Amino acid sequence: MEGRGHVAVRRDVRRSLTAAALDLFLAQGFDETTVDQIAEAAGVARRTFFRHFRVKEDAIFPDHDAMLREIVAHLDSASPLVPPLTAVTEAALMVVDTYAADPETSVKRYEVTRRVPSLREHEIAATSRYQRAFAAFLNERDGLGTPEGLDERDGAAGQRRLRHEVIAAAVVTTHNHVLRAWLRGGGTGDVRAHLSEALSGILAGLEPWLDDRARPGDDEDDVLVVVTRRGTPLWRIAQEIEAAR
Amino acid sequence: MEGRGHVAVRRDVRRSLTAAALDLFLAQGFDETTVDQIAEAAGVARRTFFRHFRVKEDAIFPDHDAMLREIVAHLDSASPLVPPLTAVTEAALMVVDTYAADPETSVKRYEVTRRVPSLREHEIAATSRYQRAFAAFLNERDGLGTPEGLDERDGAAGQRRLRHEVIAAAVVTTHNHVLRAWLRGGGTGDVRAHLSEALSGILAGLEPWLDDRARPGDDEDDVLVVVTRRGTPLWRIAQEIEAAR
DNA sequence: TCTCGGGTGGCACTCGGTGTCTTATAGTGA
DNA sequence: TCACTATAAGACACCGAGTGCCACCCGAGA
Repeated sequence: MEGRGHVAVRRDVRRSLTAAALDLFLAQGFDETTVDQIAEAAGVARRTFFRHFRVKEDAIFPDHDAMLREIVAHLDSASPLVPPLTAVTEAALMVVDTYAADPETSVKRYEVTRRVPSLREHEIAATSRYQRAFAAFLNERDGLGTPEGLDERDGAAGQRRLRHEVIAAAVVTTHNHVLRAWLRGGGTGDVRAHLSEALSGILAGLEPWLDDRARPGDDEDDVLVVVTRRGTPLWRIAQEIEAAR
Repeated sequence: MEGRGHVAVRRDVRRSLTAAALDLFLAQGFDETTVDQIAEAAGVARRTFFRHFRVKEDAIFPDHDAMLREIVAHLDSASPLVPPLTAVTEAALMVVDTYAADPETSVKRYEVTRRVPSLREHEIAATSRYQRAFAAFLNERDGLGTPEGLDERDGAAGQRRLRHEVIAAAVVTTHNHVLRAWLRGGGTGDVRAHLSEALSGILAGLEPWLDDRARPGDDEDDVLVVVTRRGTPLWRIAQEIEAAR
């Protein structure tokens, strides 16, 4: 057991710092809370804070670095038999699971993050790294190496890369959407199930999109008949008419 | 003429600060460059730098705040006759146009941004604001108000919102993809055309998916039939339809 | 000439973040 | 039980980003 005690203590320090930071941020705001106060509340020295967190913002977030490494490891070790979108879905579920593991903290964190621009940016940056990892994985699975040969501007490979990036963005967007809804709801209910359902809905719709298809044509006549429902937005009717003539 | 001289000078100061910052960042790195050095190179006081830019990172970016305001204004003032995805496409083209307006600076900025995490995060945060604006616009166009009635978890409206967010993410992702390729290529060629083409490719595939299903109030059989002649101006048809419901 | 207002310079101050040295503590081998 | 070592933590000094405040300059009127 390689230093079990050490690690345990380290974890405790980190957790008490996180708890102290979260409470202080909630009570008196992010900018109004100094690192000194957090350290004091956690009973450690100021310098120790920065041994556990790179920047002040990191204090209240889950360990995105570690999570990202896990995600990448999961994707890299995924069997070539499992469809790429399934692997990515599993990865997204892994992420949401860490939030679900401690709903109360997650909700508190959400409350703070919602109000502090600096924290929002930090979170956005974190999720964008997941998105990057997903896109890279999809490219790899499609036989497109990461190097991205400097000038494939309009090539078919570029098109596929773009679509993979869009898929990755869709997955991350869906994850964030479901997660935010869960957090707004106070962290009650099965996020994992919700995300699983939402993702399969989105990806099932997107999968056929990977194969192009054309639009249906219409008969032509001198008179144009448009049948639509009341409540249909004008622009849609306009579009239909434009397409028909 | 409300202080023309003042504004002109102010613009000049800002531009010279940007130029100085970009050159210094390229020459000796972002972290290794102090605001003092930038200010000195631009021939102004350190304090003046922070009158033009909120943070050091802002110095080399285009004015995203102003651009975002323009985008929102464009979307808000878009005719109800133009399809939402077209309006969003136009907005994305507006953004890429500002980069295309000064390719050399854009490429330099890209070189720096690529290497400095702090700058990357800043840029990601900026683009995410565009994404937000796009999604909000699509929701509005679909009759979904911004308030987001606290618990629509699984409702059809929630599904619509999610899809709009995915579309917005797809647009921004495509924008970034095309822009990055252009920047990597040294800023040569017609980005606007590339983006326009890429977006129409992506959105043409995504549009049927967006309209697919999960449409609230879909089973109303309140049908509207419009009969008209080909060549009738759209606005007249629109008028007729509006009057009929 | 006086005044008013916006842009600027100068200055002091707080605080986030880092480098570095020292200290405490837990595990290891004799 | 006693050093020995590695790792975490404390103490301290330092840099630089960002802010508040006051004084200054200068063009536009009254």
